[in-house]
Amino acid sequence: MKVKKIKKYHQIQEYIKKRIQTQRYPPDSYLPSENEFCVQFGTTRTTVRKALDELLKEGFIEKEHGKGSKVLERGKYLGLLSVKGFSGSTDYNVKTKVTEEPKIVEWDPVIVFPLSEDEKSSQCVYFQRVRYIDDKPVVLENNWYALNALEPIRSEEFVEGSFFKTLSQDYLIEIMGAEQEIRSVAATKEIADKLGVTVGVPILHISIRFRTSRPNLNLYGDLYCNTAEYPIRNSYFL
Amino acid sequence: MKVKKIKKYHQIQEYIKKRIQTQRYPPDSYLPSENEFCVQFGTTRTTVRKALDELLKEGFIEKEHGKGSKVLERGKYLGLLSVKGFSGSTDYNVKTKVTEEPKIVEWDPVIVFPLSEDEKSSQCVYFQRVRYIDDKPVVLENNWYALNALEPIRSEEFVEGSFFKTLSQDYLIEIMGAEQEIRSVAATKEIADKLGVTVGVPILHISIRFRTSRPNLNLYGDLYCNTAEYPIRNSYFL
DNA sequence: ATATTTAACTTGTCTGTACAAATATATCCA
DNA sequence: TGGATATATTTGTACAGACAAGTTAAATAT
Repeated sequence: MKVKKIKKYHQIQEYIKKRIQTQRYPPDSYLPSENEFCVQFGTTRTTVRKALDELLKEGFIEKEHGKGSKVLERGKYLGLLSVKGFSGSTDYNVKTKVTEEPKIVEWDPVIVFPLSEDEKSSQCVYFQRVRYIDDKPVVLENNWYALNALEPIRSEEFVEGSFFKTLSQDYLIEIMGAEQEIRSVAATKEIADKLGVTVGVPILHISIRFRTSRPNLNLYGDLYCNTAEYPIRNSYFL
Repeated sequence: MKVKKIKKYHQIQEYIKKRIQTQRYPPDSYLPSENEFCVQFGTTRTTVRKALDELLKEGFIEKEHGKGSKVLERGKYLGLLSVKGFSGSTDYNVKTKVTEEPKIVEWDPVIVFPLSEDEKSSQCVYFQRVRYIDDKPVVLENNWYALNALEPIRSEEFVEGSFFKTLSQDYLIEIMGAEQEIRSVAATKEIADKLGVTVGVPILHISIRFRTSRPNLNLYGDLYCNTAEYPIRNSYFL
């Protein structure tokens, strides 16, 4: 019989994370001080700091020497195509239009990643969005996930129009990682129409599988980006 | 008068890092145990563990419960286009050919990132490489860096043919982070020739600025990838 | 009223200790 | 010889306390 050892720092970590996700510690606010957490959980600073360290690595907070730990806007920023890159950009006027409402369909063979048995045996939820920058369509995004892992979510329920924010705040599901495949392709008729370009122009094609904190739930994405005017940018630090 | 406080854990961290870079702790070997480091540096496990934690975050080691800390192959793996993705790939037969030997030239205007005053006032070192997979050219790569920050390095001196490995092992320079810009473009005549494709096919164009541990040294890259057969893959975990 | 100093509070570094959990090795028994 | 068992080693978690260093706000002096 395997008994899962409960780690104190992990409990504290999850407690704080949940309160951030549910906005009880809202973005830009400061968490209670380390000493306050010590009293609250009846532990020492070593353990509280370990928990905060984990949240730091996960991108939920940042620390300011002498001031405190500040809650960051989103749970995390992702590698290449940060979700934030679209929904959270302030430089440009970004809008998102849902062009296909979430609906139950069969799996699409364009998904390049192998599906698990669990996923194959389930139907899937599909929806399509187009991202506009300054009222010009720039990204066409298809998304899928297994119906047996997560109910369909109506686009009107999206928190601030963002699917990922909805997952985090309403379902407490976090993105744990992702795999991507990137290609350069020529625009097909459908893509050309939706992005307002001519057939054949070079388009950036990105296939993504997001891993989530819910064990059975993967999110699959298929993105077509017109990079002529707005290249995809990202940066990372080690 | 500002006195820089020497942090013990940072000293230990740099000591171990240097020995990894110079192969005195070779890849796949195990570091001395935490207790041995305690004796060596006259400190406690808390401090030694802090140092190892930093090296873990930097990607130099991995820890194995009950066994020890193992030295990893490369200092770090990078975001999108890991350098490792080319030099360290085992699935395919990857070869690199230097098509333009490192030479001193003026800065090329194709670099999309703004240069610092220091860099602008200096000449720069340029070289070009082509990556082959199974004897087919797949990636054309241009590189630049400021001459006043780093001497020209002859391609024959590259450690295992890798420029980045040379930086790490011979110059103790590490990549600290990078910014990238990605576009989909049509192949020009020059690119088409070098990659053995026809003019106009979609090509992945990536501009990179690498930040290094040497304050004045940035490495600039301009890559053209034929993704028709080999898409760019990457994954990340949070 | 303004500038300076002080005090209180925060996070950062470090010491020292103890036990748990995972791994590897040696020992003993069948 | 083979398999279980004990033992030593190594990393993981946690406790308790001390002082350093950065920030903020109150108290003080000019």
